[in-house]
Amino acid sequence: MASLKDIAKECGVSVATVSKALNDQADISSQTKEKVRAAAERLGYSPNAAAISLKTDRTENIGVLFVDEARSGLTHEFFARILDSFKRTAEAHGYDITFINSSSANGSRLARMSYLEHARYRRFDGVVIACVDFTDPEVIELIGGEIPVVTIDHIFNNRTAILSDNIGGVKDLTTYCYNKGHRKIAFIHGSKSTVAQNRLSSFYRTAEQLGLEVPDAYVIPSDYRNLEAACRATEQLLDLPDPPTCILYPDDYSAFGGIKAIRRRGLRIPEDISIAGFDGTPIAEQIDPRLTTVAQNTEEMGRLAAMHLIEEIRHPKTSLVEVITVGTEVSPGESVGTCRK
Amino acid sequence: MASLKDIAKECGVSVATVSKALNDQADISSQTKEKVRAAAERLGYSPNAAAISLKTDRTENIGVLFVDEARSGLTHEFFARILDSFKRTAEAHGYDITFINSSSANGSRLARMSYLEHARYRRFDGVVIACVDFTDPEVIELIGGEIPVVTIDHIFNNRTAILSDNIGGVKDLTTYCYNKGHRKIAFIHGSKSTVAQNRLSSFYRTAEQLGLEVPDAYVIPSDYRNLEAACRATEQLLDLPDPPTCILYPDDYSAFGGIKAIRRRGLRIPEDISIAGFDGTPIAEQIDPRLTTVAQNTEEMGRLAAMHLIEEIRHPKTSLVEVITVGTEVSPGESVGTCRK
DNA sequence: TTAAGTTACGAAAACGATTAAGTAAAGACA
DNA sequence: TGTCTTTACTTAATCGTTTTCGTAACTTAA
Repeated sequence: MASLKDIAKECGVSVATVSKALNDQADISSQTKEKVRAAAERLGYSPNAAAISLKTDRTENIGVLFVDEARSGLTHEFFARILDSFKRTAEAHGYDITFINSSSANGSRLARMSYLEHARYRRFDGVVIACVDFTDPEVIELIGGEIPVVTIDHIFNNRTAILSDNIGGVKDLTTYCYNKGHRKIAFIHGSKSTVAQNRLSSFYRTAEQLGLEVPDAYVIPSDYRNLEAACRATEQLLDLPDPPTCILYPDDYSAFGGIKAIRRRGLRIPEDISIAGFDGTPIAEQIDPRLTTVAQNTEEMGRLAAMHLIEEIRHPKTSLVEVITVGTEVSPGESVGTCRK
Repeated sequence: MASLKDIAKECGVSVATVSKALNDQADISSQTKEKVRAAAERLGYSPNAAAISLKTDRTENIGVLFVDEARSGLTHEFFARILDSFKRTAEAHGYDITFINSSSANGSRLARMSYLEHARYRRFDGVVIACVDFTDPEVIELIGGEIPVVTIDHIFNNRTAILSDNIGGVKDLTTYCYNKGHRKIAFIHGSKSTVAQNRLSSFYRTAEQLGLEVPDAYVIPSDYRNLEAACRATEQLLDLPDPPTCILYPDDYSAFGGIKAIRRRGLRIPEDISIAGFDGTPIAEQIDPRLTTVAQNTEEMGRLAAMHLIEEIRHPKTSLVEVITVGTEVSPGESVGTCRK
């Protein structure tokens, strides 16, 4: 592939002149610029990102760490949507996106590199982290490294974080159900993560504020995106002597499990029992009945994550470490009905 | 960040020795290797991918082109699953994954680069293409370039392609419905792409082989993943004087649109009418009734794409241009019932 | 003892760019 | 006329590696 040297030879000028001409610098005459550009075109010149980044110490490349359990996280609808938005924003600002991984590829260079080592090896200008186990030592090492980092849905010491307003979301949803007349609201929740903790706390707090009683049997730990578990939890709730009139699920996907369990009993939604999800996935609007859920603004989350990361990359001196909350909104749907009991 | 030079200084040896020591070459004594490795560790040395690739002319990086209409393709469940599998395979073999884009970021280096220019700029060792408009001149330029390419779900001149067996899938599905007693089968299909063409042809051919009559009114062009369109097409079919007993949809997502339209009329699935999707998305197994569909082996498609691309990268002389078909399988579900009419 | 072979390292070029500093030529000005 | 600017380049160093070709020092074999 043609290099600056080839163009220089072709035009009878120095490599420096070619470089400056192609970068449209002021101290090159327009005739020379034209001549150089023509030669570059003719020879099929392509700049070499490796050479440029070696010289400039910038790669214009952002590392992405998205790891679902045993998977890459791409098949996780919620995070895929955030990543999609992140990617579009980053690209609009001239950054490429490369995945970080700590594969133990045998023999290869990447073998046995930790996340941080990998990020350093590629000299990423910045890194975005989401959907990972934040207690993983490798993740902690990466966050503690010298590379600009933005985390999504998790707050870490001294790092900018983009959070969905889970607390407000649960509060609004619970209140919404309350206003529909429900007094027996059950809460099936994810576990382990901070997000799950916050949602649970918000549920309890809101219930308290509304003067709702929440029997322990109404609160069941489950998992995100685990349809089977949601199904079982739902059955458990329906079997109670005093079953709830409304069930809140950890996410829309889990709500499908609930629908399954409920229909199996011959109960109707929302006439006999109400349910609500969380996330606002497109499919939630399309099922019958339309799922009542909390829409998370994934578009905005991805965009803000990218904007803040780029800000930190470009202006490390003046950029602030911030915790940014992105608002959520109750999407009414039809699965929560008026309760008259 | 520490470089080989720093280690060399620290150890009192030459840069060449350090390089060879870290690469575990034969002509360095084990004492020296140990000394060098210790110093590297102490100084926090990290190899520089840019310098290595500049020197070796390999980046160990694969470009990915996945562009959905106006989006990046990440939110496209089917392709996300393929990409996920591709990524895991590539990483296991020491390759990183970077997205290709032709953003018109203002002012940045990537501004106004075509896909091929972008791929050259990053010096990708290879490229995988899926989910794009294959008539796009930029895509054609990329495929015609000098970089190893594997395409997914599309055959292009002289390039290895990984295809799902759409023809066999439609044939098997149609036959499955026929065996359930259905003689009036409607086919709502995607348009424009070769995949859509092949599926349609396969439907007609299979119908002919089975001796089925297919009125023109039973075949309705729609779009992939367009719930609204599927909904309308379904209503159109139900309004026919002689409506079908079974409707095949372009994908699982579209089938949701069908379910909606059918339920709105108070009809039951599969008692009153049967439906089937295509793809085999996880959600299809979870809805009620479980959707009859054609499962595409996304895991295998991604894996094969990666394996073949890597083979072509590593052994350009001996690698063959192949068209590889990945088998599909009818996933019975419950949405196609026995037809007694 | 000497020639040949082995071991362990170093020197230097090269990859493809950027950029600070230097310089020749032309024009401006007193 | 001589000096000062400006213009339009060139020189050369540098980024962090890899890799070829030397070359000492030591070993082995005859």
